[in-house]
Amino acid sequence: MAMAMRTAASRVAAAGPCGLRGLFSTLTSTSPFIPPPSNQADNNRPPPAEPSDNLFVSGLSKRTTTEGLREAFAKFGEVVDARVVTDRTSGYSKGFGFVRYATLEDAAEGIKGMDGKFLDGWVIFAEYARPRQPLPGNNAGPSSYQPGYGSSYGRRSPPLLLLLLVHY
DNA sequence: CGTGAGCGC
Repeated sequence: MAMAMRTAASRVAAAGPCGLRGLFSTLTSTSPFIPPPSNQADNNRPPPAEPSDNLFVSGLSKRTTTEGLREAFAKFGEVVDARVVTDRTSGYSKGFGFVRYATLEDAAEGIKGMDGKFLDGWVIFAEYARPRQPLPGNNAGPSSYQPGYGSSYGRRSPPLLLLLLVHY
């Protein structure tokens, strides 16, 4: 691959202190930025979730399909399931999807490999997905374990009959 | 609205 190694152009050759101005500005560090105080109600939704084998990919193009998502993320790990969320009524993509890897390390590699990268001309964002709400189906017994944000390993997916329609 | 933040059947 073309290693676009960034040359050391960011080396600032400004070694000479501009008289007393630099020293003075260092002492009187006037912060023009408003220091954000501790916000007390914004801790309800931290953007990154806990590490999981499931990834939430956003910023997808409308042209990106499930196969494209799978093919793009399969280069960094074994993709067990990939899905681009499409609207039921229109059928078009909502612009985000989910990628489930086989292991957690594959998911981490997938994030480090695809987060901030381009896919179909759009910068995508890959992060850990939050556990989906308990899917209504065969929920036998009231002992419905809510995984929450803890380590919910041993979660077996039921046999899914997936139909892949190659439509052009 | 396929208008670009977000969490899926």
